[in-house]
Amino acid sequence: MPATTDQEAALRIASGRKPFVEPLRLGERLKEIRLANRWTLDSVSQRTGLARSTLSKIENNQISPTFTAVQKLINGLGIDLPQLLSPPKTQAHTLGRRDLTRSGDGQQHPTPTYEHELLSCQLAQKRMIPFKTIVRARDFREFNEWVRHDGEEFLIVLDGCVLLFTEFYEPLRLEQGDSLYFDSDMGHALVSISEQDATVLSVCTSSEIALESAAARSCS
Amino acid sequence: MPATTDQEAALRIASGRKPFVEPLRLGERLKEIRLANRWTLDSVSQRTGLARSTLSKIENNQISPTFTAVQKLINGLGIDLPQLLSPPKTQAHTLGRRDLTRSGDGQQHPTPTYEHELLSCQLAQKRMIPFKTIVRARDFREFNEWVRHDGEEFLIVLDGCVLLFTEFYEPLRLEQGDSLYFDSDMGHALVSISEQDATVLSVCTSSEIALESAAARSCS
DNA sequence: ATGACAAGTTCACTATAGGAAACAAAGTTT
DNA sequence: AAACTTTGTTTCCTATAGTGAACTTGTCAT
Repeated sequence: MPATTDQEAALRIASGRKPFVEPLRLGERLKEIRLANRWTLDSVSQRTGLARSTLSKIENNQISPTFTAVQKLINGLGIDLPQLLSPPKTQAHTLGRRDLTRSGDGQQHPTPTYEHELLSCQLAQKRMIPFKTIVRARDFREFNEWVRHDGEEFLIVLDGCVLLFTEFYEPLRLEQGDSLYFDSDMGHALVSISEQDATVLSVCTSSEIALESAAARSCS
Repeated sequence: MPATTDQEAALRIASGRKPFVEPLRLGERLKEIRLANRWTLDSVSQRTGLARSTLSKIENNQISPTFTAVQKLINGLGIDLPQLLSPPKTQAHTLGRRDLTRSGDGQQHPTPTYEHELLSCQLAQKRMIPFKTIVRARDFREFNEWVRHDGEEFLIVLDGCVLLFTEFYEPLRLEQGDSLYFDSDMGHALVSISEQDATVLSVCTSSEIALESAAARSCS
């Protein structure tokens, strides 16, 4: 069905437009993802709210889904659009790296209010920086400066209860198991509101700056 | 039609509530691009082959374009999809995103042997994919296939005790608090060796098939 | 003002995407 | 092997996306 007409092509040529990108084979890719997960059309239907028949037709390129349908797909399946559009992948078998950090064996960076423990620091060239932070119990009035660094950050409370401040939003009260994903160039700060220290696990994207700002205040 | 305001969106994000979709504001973004280039609806119509009226309705969120229409836009205007989907840049750069997931409120993806809970899945375009996995107690002889996906993975045991197999190395016994960073295109697999289920938090670098492969091996 | 033009919106209609149910094919159970 | 289940396809209908034409609005020229 999705066949670009000669008229369109003529228009494009006449207007000096650049050659068009190859039509994205949405159907094949969707089917690939579905099969890789051992999902049935029915289960995908339940997850996405789209009818089984609709999914079948999309997979077989019999219809072109509306954008809302695409949204339902990416939301329901928990995938990304780039992922949905990327062509089938061939696996490259390289010798992988791995870096074990036993509990408590990370690199310690104590500061007055935080206690950072850098994890997996044997490995250079990582795309993520994981670290544990112990937030000492304190009066939250002490908080006076935003932490801010390039990239994105994921954070989950392992123990205790914290108040998480971020720019532009109200503070959040996070308890054990609660997690937050945010743009870390947005100012943020943690305060423990339990009587004891709280422990938080964070993972930042991207190298230096993340490490620098997150652990930085360590060295005085 | 469905015209959610920025304010509403901010409120929804701030409140952290929400079992459903973050609507991508395609219309605003398209209009923004068009105006930035001093294009008229007519010229865009010629470039893309879409009717002037159709473009108007898309810009005003009166219809949800089909995927073929989106492709015509991308091709005709010489832009790429991420560009089209990036939020209207009015405040987007100053206002950071954040996505709260309360404990247990992630997107559940149960399988026979694992129980995946996708965290922070309201946020598209992330560079990391965080998820919790409950590894059901079982005989590890059942493990017979590697999980393998592009990118890097960080993993920490929240509860219980697991045996982690990776290609090229010996298996590792990981207990609560132990963590591992590894190249995830290297085959890996988890087996619980505690009497109870074990809980593991993983963070994958984005893009590829993080969920797909992570959830894949479910059925043997 | 008023006509002329240009840019955008709305209308009326056609094409097609989405959904319910019937169908087909293959696997299970009895 | 017949009855049933499960998974994917096809059919038919309705909801809606896409189109050309009519309509509206704004700007400019005279």
